[in-house]
Amino acid sequence: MNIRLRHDAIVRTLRRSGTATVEELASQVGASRRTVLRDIGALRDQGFVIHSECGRGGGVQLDPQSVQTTARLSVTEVFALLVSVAAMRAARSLPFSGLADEGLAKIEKALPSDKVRDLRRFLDCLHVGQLSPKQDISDMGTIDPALLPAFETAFLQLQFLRFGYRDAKGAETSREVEPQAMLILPPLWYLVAWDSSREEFRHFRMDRISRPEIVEGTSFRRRHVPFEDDVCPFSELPR
Amino acid sequence: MNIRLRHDAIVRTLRRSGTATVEELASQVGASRRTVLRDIGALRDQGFVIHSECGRGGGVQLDPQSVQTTARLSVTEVFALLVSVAAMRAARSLPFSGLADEGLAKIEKALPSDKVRDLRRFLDCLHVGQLSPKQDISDMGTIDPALLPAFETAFLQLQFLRFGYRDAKGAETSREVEPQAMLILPPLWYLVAWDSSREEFRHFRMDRISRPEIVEGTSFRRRHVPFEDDVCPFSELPR
DNA sequence: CCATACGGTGACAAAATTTGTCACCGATTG
DNA sequence: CAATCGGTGACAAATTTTGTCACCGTATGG
Repeated sequence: MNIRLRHDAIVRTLRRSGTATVEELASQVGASRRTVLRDIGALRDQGFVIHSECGRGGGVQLDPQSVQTTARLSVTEVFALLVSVAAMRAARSLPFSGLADEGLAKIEKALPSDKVRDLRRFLDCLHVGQLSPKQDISDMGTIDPALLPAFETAFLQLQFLRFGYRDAKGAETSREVEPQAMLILPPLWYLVAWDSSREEFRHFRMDRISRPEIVEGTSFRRRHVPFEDDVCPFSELPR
Repeated sequence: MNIRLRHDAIVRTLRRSGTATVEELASQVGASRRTVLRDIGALRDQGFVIHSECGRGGGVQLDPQSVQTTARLSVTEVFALLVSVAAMRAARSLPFSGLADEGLAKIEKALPSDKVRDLRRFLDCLHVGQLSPKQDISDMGTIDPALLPAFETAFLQLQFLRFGYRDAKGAETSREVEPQAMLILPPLWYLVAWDSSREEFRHFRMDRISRPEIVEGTSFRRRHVPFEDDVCPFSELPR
């Protein structure tokens, strides 16, 4: 059995039974006493608070006050998923719907396949920039929810987006672009779009965009969005 | 270098450079050509669509149309996080806020520590039941958002909750309990609460709860909620 | 006090997995 | 044709994980 699966199994067993001896856990997961003890050490390293008692009636026990559910989450993708789900929810104002299962695998089985594709496409459009450790999370910034339906459609249907854009000098222009990605560099949000007339990528501050609408009957293909670094510290973004 | 980290590195490199030869990738991640080829195979198994071309100017390339961001997500915890964030968002109606970074680790560094504790506590209160593969995700069911503020407070502050409950026969009673968990068995939502007068756990259908309010000046401790199975197939729930 | 049950640690070899090397295939390009 | 490049199989080397064993400390019941 895989080490990760075994960790999961141990946590589940502890969560279910409340307390168990190492021996019991070992036979439960099909590993040796030593291995289970090593696993418990690893889980503690990961942030699980596991109490233990020696002697008769002793055993190990998950602290019901403590983490349990959150340890071991650390991937970029999780956050992208979070933001996108949040975005979709905000756009559709369907509280609590659109979620199902204990893992994306099962989510995908349960979803109609076209919705899986939509979800994936939307995820691909979201990039989140660096956040300084001191920065409060509530500084993430927001964008006008009224903008979202048009954006969502444009991203998912791969249709051109037309909108008014007010540049740094206050001059208002009309744009028609291929929306390729959204970039979040708290507290600013950017639309990363391919300008097909200029044949290059452009970055638009979301808060300067007005009256977005999809251009009916158009369509485009996804492109490789060039990111300078892992987490996209763009050198020249509109300020 | 860890295998998982290497996979990430390969994906990042491909996403950044668009296309690369296996040799380049190998020197980039500090592994042999063979290993990188094996990794690419593994990534393909995980759902990444990776094109390749032989001959001069060839190389491998991530399909920009395809998954990229979502592969490799499959933990219970992710979903718990999703639902809870959704719940908190619905409760507070703060679209797009409250999220930050590419990993929970960084999120936690960015968050004031008391908010981390809140998030963890909330996560611990959420359990999602089995969903049949055929079930559409939109059948998840909803609960009245108006209920949420009181619930959130009760969970986070560990205060007693008082509410009116209409049982299966339609009889209305008033309850005062310790909210210990929320259980989602689509399309029904349950509150799992400790009834301290009866000294036992009770399950309340969320849609039969009315006028929830926290009982000021009270507090309780978290308990081990007994779940029969991994994903809580309760035998006797109110229907 | 003793025996027993239990968590915890170190050492070390056995087992499993991952990795590198090499040899070789097929496709593409100039 | 030669060079470049992805892809595969085989097998040994390297690394990681696991099991065994010996032993410590503590709690509990008799």
